[in-house]
Amino acid sequence: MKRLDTDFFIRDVLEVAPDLLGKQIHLHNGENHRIFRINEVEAYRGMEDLACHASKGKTNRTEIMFHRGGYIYVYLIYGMYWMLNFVSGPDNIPQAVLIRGVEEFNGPGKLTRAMGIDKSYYGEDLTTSERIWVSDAKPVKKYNMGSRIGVDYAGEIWKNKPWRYYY
DNA sequence: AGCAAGATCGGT
DNA sequence: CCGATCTTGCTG
Repeated sequence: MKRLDTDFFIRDVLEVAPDLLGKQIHLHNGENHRIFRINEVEAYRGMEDLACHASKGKTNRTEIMFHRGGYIYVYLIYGMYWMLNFVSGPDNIPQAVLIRGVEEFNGPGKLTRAMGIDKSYYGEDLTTSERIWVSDAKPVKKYNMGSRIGVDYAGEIWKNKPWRYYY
């Protein structure tokens, strides 16, 4: 169970996102060690992608997306739900993969609640962290693609990109 | 300082 | 379809 390293995450988000399907998120909190297999993700790609938070430029919240892949981007939505994202791509190309589902829980807000993900994970480095990382696994050959959920505000071009991957 | 919007979810 | 709930970023 090899930990995914920076070489995995610094690739383009359209490669990283589907490659994350089937990979396992490890959570190590004290004596508890839990593992969740990713089964649904979405890609958010650069400043031109109007669905991507980074399209509004670099702010306190989006700053982490401008780093090289491997960091965690966490934010609160609707005052209630933490969204878990993995930064991808090289420095200064803001990209992230939203973790939408794992086998035990469907829905990005439900899985973070179950996993105990909150603001304290913002900026955590998946390639070195002691409490969260992702391990390699056989690629999922057959998966589905579709438009991203909840991004109607992004306009026709971007809301219709088939950048949601699931199996 | 005030305000509008939001990568959701669960209940009508 | 609608409300909950609160941080963020923009405007003044």
